Parts: sequence; C-alpha cells; structure tokens
Amino acid sequence: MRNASRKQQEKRERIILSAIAIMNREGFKYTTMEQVASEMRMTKGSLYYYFRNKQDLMFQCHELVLDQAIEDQKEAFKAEGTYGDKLRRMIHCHIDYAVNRKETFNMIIQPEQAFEKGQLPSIVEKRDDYARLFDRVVSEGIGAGEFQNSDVKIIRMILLGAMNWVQTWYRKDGLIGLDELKDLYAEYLLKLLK
Amino acid sequence: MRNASRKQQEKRERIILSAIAIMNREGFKYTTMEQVASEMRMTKGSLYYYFRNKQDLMFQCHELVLDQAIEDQKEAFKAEGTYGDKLRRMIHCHIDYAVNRKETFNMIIQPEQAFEKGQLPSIVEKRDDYARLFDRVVSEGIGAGEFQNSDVKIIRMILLGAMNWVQTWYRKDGLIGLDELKDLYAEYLLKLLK
DNA sequence: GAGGTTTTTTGAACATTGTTCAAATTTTTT
DNA sequence: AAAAAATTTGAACAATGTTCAAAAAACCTC
Repeated sequence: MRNASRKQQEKRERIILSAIAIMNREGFKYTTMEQVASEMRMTKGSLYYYFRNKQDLMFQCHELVLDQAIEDQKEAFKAEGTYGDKLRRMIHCHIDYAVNRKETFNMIIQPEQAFEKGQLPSIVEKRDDYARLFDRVVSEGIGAGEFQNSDVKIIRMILLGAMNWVQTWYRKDGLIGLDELKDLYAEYLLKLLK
Repeated sequence: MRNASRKQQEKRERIILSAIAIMNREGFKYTTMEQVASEMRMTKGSLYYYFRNKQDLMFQCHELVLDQAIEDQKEAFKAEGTYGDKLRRMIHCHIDYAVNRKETFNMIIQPEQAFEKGQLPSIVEKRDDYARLFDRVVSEGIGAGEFQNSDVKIIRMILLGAMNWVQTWYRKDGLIGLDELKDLYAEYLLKLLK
C-alpha cells in the first residue's frame, strides 16, 4: 500500500519531467496530452489516472520548476555580501529561469491562461512564497540602511515584472548576451532602491 | 465595388468591437467563435468570410486597441512639461490600458500564445511602433540632459515589463487604488533614469 | 502458487471548438 | 428582370481534452 503509492508517485514524477521537456521543446500551447502519453509509451486515457486534467498536469510541471527556483534563490540570498550583492544575484537567478525554462516558469506570468479558476489559489500561494524572497532582501536591505525606504510590495512587483518580461524579447542569437543583459538589469534595477 | 468593400469593412469593424467586448467580459481564453457569431446574430461559419481564422480576429482586436493606445501615448508625449512629466504621463496611460483593457491589450505580453507563428511579425511591428514612443521620450530626455545616460532599449524593456505586470496582480477591490499605484510606479520608475 | 483484491491501462465513445466548403440566399449591378 | 457578385448558411470534418466500463497487470493473502 505504502509501496504502491510510492510507485505511483514515482511514475507521476516521470510524467511531469517528460512533460516539462516536451513543453520546453514544443511550447506550452502546442503540447498535447497525446504527445505526453506517447512519450511515456502509454495512452492519453491513462494520464487521467495520474492527473485530473491537462491543467493539473501543467500546474504540477510549473510547481516543480518553481520549487527549484525557490531553492536556488535561497542560495543566492544566503551567500555572502551586501544586500545589494544578494539582490544582484537573485536578479541574475530569476532572469536565468525566465529565459532558460521559459515555458514552465512562464506560467507564472499569466496563470489565468494556463490554469483553471479553481486551481489559481494554489498557484498564487507558491508564487507568493517565491515573491516573499524578494520582499525579504528588499526590506532587510532597507532595515540595514543600505536601501532607501520604499514600498516593498511595489518594488517587488516592478522587479518581477521587469525580469519576467525579458523572456518575451530575449533571443539567444540576438545582439546582446545573456550575461551582459543580467548585469545591466541588475545595475538599473538597483537604482530603484537608491 | 468600393461601396461593397466599405460595407464589408464596416461589418468587420462591428465584429471586432463586439469581440473586444466579449473578450473583456469573458476573458481571452473563454471567448469562442460561436459566442462572437451569436452576439452578431450570425453563424460562426460566416465569421470566416471576414476573418481567416480565430487568431486573425483576435489579432485585429488587439491591433485596434493598440492603435488607440498609440494615439493616447502621443498625446501624453506632446503635452507640455519636462521629459520627466511626459514619461510620467505615459506611464499612467500605459498602466491604464494594461489594467482596463487587460484582455485585449494583454496579448502584447505573450503573443506566441495568442497568435500563430505566421502572424507574429505583423504584431511585433506594431508593438515596436508603440515601444518606440518610450524610446523617444527616454532618448530625448537624455539628450536634453534631464535623464542620465542609459541603454535606451534596456530601459524601455524594464519599463514595459514592470508596467505590464501590474495587470497580473492588480484588483480593483484590492488595498491600493489605481491612481495611487500609478503615482508610485511613476515615482520609482523615474529613478531608473536618475 | 491459486484465488482474490487492488492498481493500472486500455480503447472506444463523447464534448467542445475551430475550420472548410458547396450550395442557398441576398444584394448589387446592368 | 436577368445576371453577377457578395454574403450566409448548415452540415461535415479535424483536433483535442475528457470520461468510463471493461480488460489487464500487479500485488497480497493464505
């Protein structure tokens, strides 16, 4: 029983990983249940044994990537340096996810399009966990006198919006390199707190 | 002939206006061809006489709203004041569109999800027209010595991203009023150029 | 390891929605 | 009024997500 359910959970995870790969290859909109099932050598009907519906599957893909991002951001925060250094690292980290895991990380941006109304609260919650990491570095930085006193929530929204937007226009074969871009973003965005 | 085609154009526009209304009511994803047709008292088959497909219709809805926005932004730019004043007005204007015509203006954000690949270039072009308005105020402001010398494109992307993001979290019944929000955004975003 | 129980998979059917198109209808022109 | 052009219809189709009863496979108990 415990055993069976672990096995089930493992398969669920394998499906999620597979779906993430497909989504990052084909794009969110063009990923079908058929494709996901086929990649797992099963029929699409079986997927509904593991996931209530497509959006549930998508949600779990999103969640997994978001969990990884949260971990990475915690690292970025913990590492030594001023609050400016911490925030700079976090900006780098976020842009990296936004660009390199576009299709899955992406869903943060417009969850209404990716998920059903009933699932929204659950997403928003995890998204908030992520957001709080930025609130923390900003408000601690303000407390330490390193950043200018500001409306933390608004600052956070400006930061996230600016960074998420990158993935709508950045192209790997474009004029500017990703590292250069990250530096510029960090430089400019830190001005918000000066 | 000229007459017929004008009539056709008028009906096309009436369909677009109707579709915009439905989208802003029901949301982008939940607007069907059936609904649009029904609201116009016609069958969905007929819609294909006026639009190649759904995405074509959506594109034209988007285009119309974007055209209006471009006009409004030009006004905001022309009105008197420093470049800071101009940019402040433009920020207010943009946030207004992003929040109040969310569903149609919105599509700017993730065109890949709303449109077909073939239609993208055409969208990007108009989007660029819009973006150039921001480039202009920023670079002229720099030229006039009012703004600090900066990478205009990056600044533009930060501005647009930050502003577009507002519509993902702002709720009319929330804690902060839209006017207050616009002021805060303008205040912080102008710091980017200090 | 046989028999029963639970878990998993299947495959067919269904629902929704976008799309096509030949034919019918309406409108316009001559 | 006849011919031509423009518009609309309605039925069919295609693609996909979803359901579900039945079959198959895996597991468990004695």
